[in-house]
Amino acid sequence: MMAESGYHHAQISRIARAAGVADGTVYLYFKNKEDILVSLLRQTIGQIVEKGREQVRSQETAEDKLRSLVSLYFRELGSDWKLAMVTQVHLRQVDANIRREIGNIMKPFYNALDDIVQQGVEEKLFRPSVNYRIARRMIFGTMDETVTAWVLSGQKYDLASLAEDVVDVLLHGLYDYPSHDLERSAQA
Amino acid sequence: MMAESGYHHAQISRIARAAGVADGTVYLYFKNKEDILVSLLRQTIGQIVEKGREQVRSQETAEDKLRSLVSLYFRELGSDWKLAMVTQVHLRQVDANIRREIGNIMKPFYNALDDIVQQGVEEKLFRPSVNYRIARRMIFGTMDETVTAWVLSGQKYDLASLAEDVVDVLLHGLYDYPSHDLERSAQA
Amino acid sequence: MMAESGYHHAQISRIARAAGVADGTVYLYFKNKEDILVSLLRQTIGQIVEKGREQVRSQETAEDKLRSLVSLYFRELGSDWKLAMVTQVHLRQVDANIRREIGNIMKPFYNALDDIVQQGVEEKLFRPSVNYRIARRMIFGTMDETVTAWVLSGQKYDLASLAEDVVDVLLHGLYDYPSHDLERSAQA
Amino acid sequence: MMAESGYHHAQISRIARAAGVADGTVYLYFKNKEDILVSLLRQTIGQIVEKGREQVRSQETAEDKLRSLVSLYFRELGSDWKLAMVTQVHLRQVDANIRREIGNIMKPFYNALDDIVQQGVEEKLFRPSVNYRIARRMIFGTMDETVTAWVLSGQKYDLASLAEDVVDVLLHGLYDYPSHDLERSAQA
DNA sequence: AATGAATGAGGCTTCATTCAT
DNA sequence: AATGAATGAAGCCTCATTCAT
Repeated sequence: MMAESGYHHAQISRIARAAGVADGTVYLYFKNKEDILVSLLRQTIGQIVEKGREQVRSQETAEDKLRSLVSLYFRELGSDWKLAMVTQVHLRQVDANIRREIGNIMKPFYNALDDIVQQGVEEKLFRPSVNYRIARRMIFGTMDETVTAWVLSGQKYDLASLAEDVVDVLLHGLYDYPSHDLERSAQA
Repeated sequence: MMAESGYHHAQISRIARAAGVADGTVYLYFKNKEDILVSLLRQTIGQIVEKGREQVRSQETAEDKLRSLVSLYFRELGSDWKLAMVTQVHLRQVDANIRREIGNIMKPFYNALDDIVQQGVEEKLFRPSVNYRIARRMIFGTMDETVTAWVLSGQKYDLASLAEDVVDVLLHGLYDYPSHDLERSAQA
Repeated sequence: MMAESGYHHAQISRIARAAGVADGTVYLYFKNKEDILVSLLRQTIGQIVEKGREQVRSQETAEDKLRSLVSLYFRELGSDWKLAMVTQVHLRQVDANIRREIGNIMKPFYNALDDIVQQGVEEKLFRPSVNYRIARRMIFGTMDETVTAWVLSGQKYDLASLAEDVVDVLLHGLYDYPSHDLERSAQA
Repeated sequence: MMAESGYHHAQISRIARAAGVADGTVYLYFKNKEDILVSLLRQTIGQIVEKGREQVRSQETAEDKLRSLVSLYFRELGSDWKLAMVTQVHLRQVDANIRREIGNIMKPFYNALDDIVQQGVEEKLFRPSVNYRIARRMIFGTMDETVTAWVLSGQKYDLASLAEDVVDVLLHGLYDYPSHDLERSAQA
């Protein structure tokens, strides 16, 4: 039996074609494949963090800041399918070395999330017992899963419009708190 | 031609060596690399779902069921680093066609999550307004991000022991609900 | 105007084809292109030096040793056109790093030449004023030029049969010494 | 696409930069890379042969003519490192077709060497039995090896100053002729 | 059933050459 | 005449897959 049909993700060729240039042209602007992906992510995350800082500054509460950041993230990726493909699909197809570098690039974004959580705790809006790292992973994991699902679905719906509901569930969790807790309070 | 050095494959060779068989032997049991990874995932998720069903059946509330499932997931992946590498790293390095297939495999797991959410809502433990799909993405996204972080960290800590805190934040969200809402209730 | 017709020296492909194997097969035995060429030269020169040592040991005078070594060199390369092509053509097409390595590989051969010259001087057969390095370069340069000319000619004649005449001119130089010097002696 | 880094060619770009012009400009004056190298060699060898003819004409004996030509060759290449790099390194990195052309270019130089040898024989200075072709290869091979060694050494010494010793060994060969032959004469 | 040497398609990258400015 | 960004053919190398043993 012959080989099924070869490879399916000619990366550089695909990226070049997506950019409307020849393969070699890519190397006028980037050192190598790693540089392409890392540069692209750095710039993307950098821009989102940058814009995020501004928008966040104009918000009072941690709640509004989170809403603002999630909304921005979904808007940015939701308006650029190719970019989303790169961050959600291509960037995952890289070796361990690059993943470490990706971790570094994401740090400012993670920090922004941590700051929001911390502020929320300080202003007594978020639970004081919350584990920052776990909270951050919930926030980012939920955003990431949402964007990936959107990308793999073929972008059949509007990503940005999900922000409100996503933030809602992140803030409230699954519990039907008020009644639940009031009941418990009542029992106490 | 005279031999001088060996040779090293990255993926199939590694998988074969891990299984203690020769490269070619793998193809007696699997159609191709995609089949290996997909079969592995199918079996893994299948087992977790299977075990999950039993454990879940022995739990009363949606809350306990969720706790049980997250705990199981972390325990299974946390005790098998190679498996976690496959699900969190190698399985992401595949093309869109396979990702669709992966989606199918994950469906029972997603369904289990959906069932739990639905039950929670029915027993008035979870908020009636919750968007099932978004809730499921929050749960799975958080679990996935947690496991990935653990894999990339080099498994420097015990994954299973995070289950409690993760479930806690999924259920309660970020809000400091009791005081927060009691205040609000008081204001009303 | 389009590119003239592409490249003309597909090296690895050519080497692989010459060896009757596929391109990838080469990499089962060699680390990379440099390793192929360097290994080949190392083995070739190594064998010649090895054989040379034996043959040289069975010769009394420096003159006979030189004759023996040149003869061996021409016989070895003259009987293997592909090998000669590699040493005289392909091995020159490499970057500075490899050339340094080539220098190291050739050292035993150069040393053998130096030893012969030194012995010749000691047994008062060769001129005491001879500069070893220059003598060695004359010997090797002449051999090299002879082999290269043979390779580029398309091996239209027998290389080995030139050894006698080449050694003769190396030993005697261009001068018609006896008459020349006898005249000079006479004049003195 | 946003620029970020420059780009570096190895050969044509290097040549162009060395000439102080842009890459494309080179193609206004030369047909292609082969044409550049061949033209450069043609001009270089042409000049050396030209100058050589003059200098040679002012010399009486074949011996002085050889000395003059070797000296000129070493002076020309020894005073222009880039040129020597081209003749000793870059020009060897070309395919068989070009090497034939290079052979044609070198012909006048080889002829000049042949003429000197022939004259030497005629004036009974050089041995009548000398094989012209082999003698020429010895002369050129020794010169070439000397220049190459100088180039690869990083030009750590003065090439021109080696001419005297090189010619000396070419003329006298390795034998300690006078004593050697006088002995032999005496024995006769 | 098992092996592993051999294969070759296709990935990344370089660089001689072109062409719009 | 000159430029240099863009091109794309072809180089090196990897690795999923095959097949003779």
